[in-house]
Amino acid sequence: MKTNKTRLLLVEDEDSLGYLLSEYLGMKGFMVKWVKDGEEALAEIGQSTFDLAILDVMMPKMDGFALAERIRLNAVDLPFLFLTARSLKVDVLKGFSLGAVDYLKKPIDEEELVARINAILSRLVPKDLGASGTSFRIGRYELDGKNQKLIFNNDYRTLTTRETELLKILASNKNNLCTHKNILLQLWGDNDYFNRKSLNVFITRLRNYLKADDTIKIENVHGKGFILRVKE
Amino acid sequence: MKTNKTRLLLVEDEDSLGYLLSEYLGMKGFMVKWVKDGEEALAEIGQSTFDLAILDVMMPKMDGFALAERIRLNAVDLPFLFLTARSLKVDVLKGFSLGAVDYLKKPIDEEELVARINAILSRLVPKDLGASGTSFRIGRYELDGKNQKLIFNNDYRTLTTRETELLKILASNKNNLCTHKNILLQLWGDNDYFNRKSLNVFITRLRNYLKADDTIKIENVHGKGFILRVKE
DNA sequence: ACCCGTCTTAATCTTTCATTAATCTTTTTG
DNA sequence: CAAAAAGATTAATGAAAGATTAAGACGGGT
Repeated sequence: MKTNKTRLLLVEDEDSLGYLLSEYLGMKGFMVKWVKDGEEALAEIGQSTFDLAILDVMMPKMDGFALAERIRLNAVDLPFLFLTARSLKVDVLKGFSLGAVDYLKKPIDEEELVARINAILSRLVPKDLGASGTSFRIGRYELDGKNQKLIFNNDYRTLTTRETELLKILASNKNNLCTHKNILLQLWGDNDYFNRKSLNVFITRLRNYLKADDTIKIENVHGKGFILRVKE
Repeated sequence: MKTNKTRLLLVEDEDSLGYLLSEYLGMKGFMVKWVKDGEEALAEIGQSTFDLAILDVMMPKMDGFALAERIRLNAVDLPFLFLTARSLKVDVLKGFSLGAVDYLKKPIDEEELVARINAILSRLVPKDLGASGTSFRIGRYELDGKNQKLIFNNDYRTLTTRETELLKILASNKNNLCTHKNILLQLWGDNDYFNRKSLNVFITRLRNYLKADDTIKIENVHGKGFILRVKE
């Protein structure tokens, strides 16, 4: 269920800081999802939409910078800011060059963090309720979720609502299986024989729309679901 | 005539820092106007338009905070950021509560400043407002919102209030979806079956008025709303 | 009271889109 | 390898949304 609260994604491996911030931000009226590494973060981004991501730079497995790059690929217009103990100038510049909207040095003052988050959000284009606009890069295509446009080579095609929603699900789980069940529950809220048939029709249509770039395809996993595969 | 350079207003009483920054920013391709106090700053704002103001907090006569308040009164949507040696938490919060887009603590690193300026500018809501704030360019047409005139080729047509308001909404969200709901709430304050029908009638009328330029059109997104599309 | 310009309502026609159906192809499994 | 299940593809259908045109209502100004 959607609320009109601002949704924040906090990616912080340290337990103490992560807990402190998620509690504090929650108390300040934000909806906070706290995850502890980049993989989880990407999974979350695939599943739901956020207004802003807060990324720790120093993390095991995938650092904040690498994560930011992946975010740019998956959810083109999700703004993000960095938290870091590393205040080396070169890092600050790298952060901004990746498209960060802010770069905060630890120790973090929670009140200042809230002030900065609000400053950032107030500068964002006000989003229509319900139509939270996320864009996705899909090979040489770009999906403009807000305007329901599939852009290719300076040209575009307007998608229907269902087509858009389906492609958004696939694109946000790029190279990962989306089960029938999951898709059907998200799009139809139900999972029966007929919806399943309907899904097939939409898959065919999307394949058709996407055929100009042969580095991407929608694969079927028999009896399981679909994968939007993109060769990098 | 306007240039396409970003125009910065730097308000800094210290000679050495002011000189350093204005030189550096100028070198980086910005158009910089450096003034040394709030009075001068307000005079400049009255005379020309800026994209961003950079305010020192500690200044004689009028401090940065007071200046920011005056700026909000004069040029409502001029974004500003603070430079300051005072990094007291209460000051930082005050800065943001005044509407600052950023708050930088001295010593300033010039490269970081540039990175932050660019981050801010890239996140600004692109406003298609003309000089007056009520004038819009729509392909080869021009909408004079104040006088409710739609100008084309030295000729014009007077629009009704509703027509003007609707076209203003569409024009200020050029190439972006305006949902039914949004439009209806803005124009009718309500969203029911009949208003929706009424909206269709106005859309038809606007399409008719705008048909002389085929690089623009009002697109429908089924079940969602309308987009004023302008080919570049 | 009566225009006149403006907005709303109504009536009618057109288009769009999700669904269903029908048919063909591929994959799995015994 | 053959039958059954799952998937792919194309086309048909009907309901809802949108477009268009015309007629009615409303309100300010003279």
